Amino acid sequence: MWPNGWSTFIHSGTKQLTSGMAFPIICTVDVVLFTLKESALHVALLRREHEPFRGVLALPGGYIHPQADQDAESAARRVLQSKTGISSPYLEQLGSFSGAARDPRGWSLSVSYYALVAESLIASARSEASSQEVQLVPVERARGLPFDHRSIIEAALERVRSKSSYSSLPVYLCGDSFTLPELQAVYEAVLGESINKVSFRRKMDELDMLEPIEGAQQTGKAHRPAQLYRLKRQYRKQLSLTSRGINPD
Amino acid sequence: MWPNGWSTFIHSGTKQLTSGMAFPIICTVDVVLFTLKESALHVALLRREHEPFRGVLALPGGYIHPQADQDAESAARRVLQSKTGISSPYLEQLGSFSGAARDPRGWSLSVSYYALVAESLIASARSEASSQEVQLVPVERARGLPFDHRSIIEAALERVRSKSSYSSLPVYLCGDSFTLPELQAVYEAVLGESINKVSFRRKMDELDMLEPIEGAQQTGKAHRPAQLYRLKRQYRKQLSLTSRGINPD
DNA sequence: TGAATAGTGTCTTTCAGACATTATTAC
DNA sequence: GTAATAATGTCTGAAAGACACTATTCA
Repeated sequence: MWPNGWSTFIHSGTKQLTSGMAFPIICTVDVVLFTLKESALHVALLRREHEPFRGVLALPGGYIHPQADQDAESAARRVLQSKTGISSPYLEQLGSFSGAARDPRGWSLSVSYYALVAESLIASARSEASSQEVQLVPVERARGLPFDHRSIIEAALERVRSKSSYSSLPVYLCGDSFTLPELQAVYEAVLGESINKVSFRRKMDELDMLEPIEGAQQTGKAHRPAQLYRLKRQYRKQLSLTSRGINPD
Repeated sequence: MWPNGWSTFIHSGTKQLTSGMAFPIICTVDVVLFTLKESALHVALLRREHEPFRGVLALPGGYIHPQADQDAESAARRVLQSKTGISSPYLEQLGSFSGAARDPRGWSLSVSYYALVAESLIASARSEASSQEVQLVPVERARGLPFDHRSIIEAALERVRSKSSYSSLPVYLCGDSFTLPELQAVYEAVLGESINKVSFRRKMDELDMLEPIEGAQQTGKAHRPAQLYRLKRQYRKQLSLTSRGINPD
């Protein structure tokens, strides 16, 4: 099954550790950071500081550091923090992308994550971070990226859309407080479809994760003011799921 | 942020490849292979041939071989085939499990997959495979496993259950032909809930992925014989999704 | 014929979408 | 008052679950 001479290598557990050095696997993490800007989903990209593809826009990513990182998720948080200055309240593993072809340096494995943050969080992080500025690019325009970063973005997009249809995921794209019409617009932007207002409110009510902020209303508009809401405390770091989904209008 | 002397290591892209050899990441694949035996979900386990945990039951797994494997999924297929003799028609990435603590040999990363096969496929594979015999253990009794294999199984179980509620996933646990009552029993075993017969048949009809086998009926029982079905050709290697899920009775 | 399960028809309940109505603000 | 949108009440249609009834086999 294998070319001659490989069988020992392949079937020996202990030899792998030594032989492995001759054929190292490049282990990295990449983060697809989504935010909503002008009612459209954007991804955060950075110009690469090193070869390969130096100077090209790419997903924030970096090597896993076994000495420093407890696990891959810690590595993703560290990379995101150090390269963009952002600590995302929501970060979830998307999956791993691997193979001999995806990186010119050799066989590589990227454990990829996706994050959702409010645009305000990015703006404030930018000024603090010592590194270069984060580029926010509309998802559909994030093309021509190095490696398989476009595939990773597409997988993340699919996951976010699918998860948004039956969970509270999109609230992470909002700030601390928001009105129901605003939140509905966020869901619509993510799902790319309009949602029935009554159904949407029924779902939000059923999810039971929002609480009105007493006495706080969005004012200044030439119409009835909207009640401001926030996530209930117990959901600040956690998703809430609906049993039957949030459907298009 | 990092212990002294690490910063160069951490921020240098090119140095990683060389320094990496001193702190190699152990890259493996593991497969959670599910089958249905006596109306209960079972996982396939094997006694480990090498240290650590030699002789202990564990998930089929092994090192990624950059020279031989095109990507991690190929590695998973190779490992599954070589260790159990099984080529699963359905194999999907579950996620990656990583960290300094999960393997006594050091910082490790397991890209994990799950597979669903009919029990008959395992039986026939057993006789062909030159390796040791696969142990089928009821999922709830697969405990005391090495590494974080129990967590991997639980994640796989959750995925299979969730996916079964809105897709044709469980048909991979059936043989080539089956009756609708049999298929319903499979869904019920996976989901752990009874399903309304009429609704179930409506769903299967809506999925439009089964075709009756002309003139073939399950006979020999003291009651009306049941029509035998098989997957339509176009679905043999592919899942079918329902819009609204398969719900408990 | 009776027991057992397959397969189907149909009523009821539940839930999502449509639509209308009231509420509240700025101007 | 008027325009604009928030918020809510209610009707309708679609889909799921409950239940009953018919069909077909073996003993």
